Amino acid sequence: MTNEVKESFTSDAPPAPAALAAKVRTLAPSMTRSMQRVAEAVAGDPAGCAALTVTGLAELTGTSEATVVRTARLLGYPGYRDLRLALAGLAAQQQSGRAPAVTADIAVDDPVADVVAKLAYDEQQTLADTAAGLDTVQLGAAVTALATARRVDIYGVGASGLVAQDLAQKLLRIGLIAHAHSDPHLAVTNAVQLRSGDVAIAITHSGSTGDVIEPLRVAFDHGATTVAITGRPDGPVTQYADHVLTTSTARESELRPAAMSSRTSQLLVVDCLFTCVTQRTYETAAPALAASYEALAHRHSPRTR
Amino acid sequence: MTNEVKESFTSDAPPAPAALAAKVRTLAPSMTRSMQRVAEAVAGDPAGCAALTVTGLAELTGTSEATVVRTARLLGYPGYRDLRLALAGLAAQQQSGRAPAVTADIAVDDPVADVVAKLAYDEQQTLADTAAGLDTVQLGAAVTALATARRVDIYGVGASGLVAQDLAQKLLRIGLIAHAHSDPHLAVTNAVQLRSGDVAIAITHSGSTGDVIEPLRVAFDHGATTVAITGRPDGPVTQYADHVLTTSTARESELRPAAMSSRTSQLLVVDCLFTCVTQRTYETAAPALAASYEALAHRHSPRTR
DNA sequence: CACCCGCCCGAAAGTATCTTTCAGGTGTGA
DNA sequence: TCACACCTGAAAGATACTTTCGGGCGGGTG
Repeated sequence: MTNEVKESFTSDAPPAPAALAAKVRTLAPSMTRSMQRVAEAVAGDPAGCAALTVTGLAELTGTSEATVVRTARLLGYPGYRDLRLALAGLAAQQQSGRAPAVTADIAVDDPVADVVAKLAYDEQQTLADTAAGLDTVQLGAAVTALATARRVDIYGVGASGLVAQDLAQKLLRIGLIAHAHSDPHLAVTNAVQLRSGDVAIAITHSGSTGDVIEPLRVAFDHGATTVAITGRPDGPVTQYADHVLTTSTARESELRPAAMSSRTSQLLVVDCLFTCVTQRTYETAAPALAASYEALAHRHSPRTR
Repeated sequence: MTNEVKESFTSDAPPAPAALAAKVRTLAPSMTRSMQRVAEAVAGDPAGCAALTVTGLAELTGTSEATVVRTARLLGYPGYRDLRLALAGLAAQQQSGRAPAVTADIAVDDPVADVVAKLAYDEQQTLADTAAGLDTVQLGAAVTALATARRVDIYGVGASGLVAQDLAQKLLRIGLIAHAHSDPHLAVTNAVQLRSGDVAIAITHSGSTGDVIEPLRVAFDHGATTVAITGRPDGPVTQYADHVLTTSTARESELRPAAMSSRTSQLLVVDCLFTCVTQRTYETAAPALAASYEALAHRHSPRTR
């Protein structure tokens, strides 16, 4: 997928974009010795030269400022200043060009910067996968149930427990009665209270976490609308789920536990649920959101700057 | 060859590469009106601005040269000259890169599928911004502190509280003694126990959440190594932080609360911390991870009915 | 071989651009 | 209302870039 610019490099074109190395080679024969040294340095290390001032580059190449400027002119720029800008652009381009190392697995001896890049890339990938795999019909159905729910109970343990709490926090903000349960016993005890018109949501990556399935089953048996957010749409949990929202499952490794990407995926689903419910109940949700925002403002110290 | 005195006027921030748009958003709140105008112009049209001189950009934004230089400084560059170079690089990058893929804000009447796509895209963007803006030196320092920590306390309230818990859960899994505090009183009471060799981490998007700053201050005063994960690197919280990890700030709107993207950003930072610490303490972390994984396996019901 | 001519080359003067200083103005809190 | 802090731009000051100009090197010629 290369899209090349059609700047002719032979004629007196406006500032050249990235075909600089080629231009240097083309024009080299018509250059004097000193100018060739400058051109060579520029073509060899664009990034390094971009950091240098005229004087710096002159010293580096053992020439004078005048020669540097002359070279810049010959290459088609109005002066050194513009050559330098082009150089910076070129450097940035070939900098971003080499980044395929990202796809590799995270190694024990990866430098910090690589870890950051790889993790970010992975989570981006997870998001894309999740969005692509999310069934909007199921999502819409879940949203409808939530929008009219009398009460919402959310079950999740471990890492999924945090996602459950996140969803509960959000739903509370728009005026819904939502509660997240991490304690399996309490969850079941509460599930008994649910009835038709209520919503129960189970969040489990494996789809087979008994502590989460059990309360969902109880809620299901009591007539509540049940939703499962899971990475295993064929897992046991879906038996008791009216609507199933599938999260993506990324490859994992020792330094990249499954909990990481499953959490990312679950959160996206949760955000989608929340946003859609907010849309659906906008009349009541908007003021509630504004109010909660306002209430929080006072918890921040006024000294901002 | 060049002997330049290194003026470290703030602390971190070597010239930023391409995380400029993100940086502008992050620092916008701490900018004055005029500087915001300049920053906006720069972020909006990097290529155009790269072609302008100080005077030109000052005229374009209706400000003065001094303000332009001040803005460049705030963005982390030694002066306008360097900002301009970075701008040229950025322009070249997004020229060769893909289309800007502008995303409209989420509307009240967007269909479900659109909401999913927009949210996914937004969170991906947030991840990219965060990764680009993350100071790997600060991150490395924080990792070093964590890897040798006797004890780790993590403070966070509200949405950030969940992130704090996530980090605590993860660190516990690799054998560290970590605890997340959501209760400000208990947090302070515990912070008193910290001393040199311990690590305290405060997570707050606004950077000015008193409930989180206070325990960090106490920990700081008692000699613990302190880390702040915040979207406002100039906020009050950083006063008591030995290391600051900056999360990105995405634009927000009514249907896209700040809590959403800040959480995504914070989680990436947390994942980076965790992964790097795991690397650093691989000898002890790997068996611990394996053990916790093993322990959880029994909580799943492989036998489906 | 010596001389002349052209042209490359760098030092230094000249100019544009960037940076700093400083005083006026504006909004904010008491 | 006043005082204060802080933003803001004009102008001076510093730096980086460009131009000029004369020396010097090489090649061709007598």
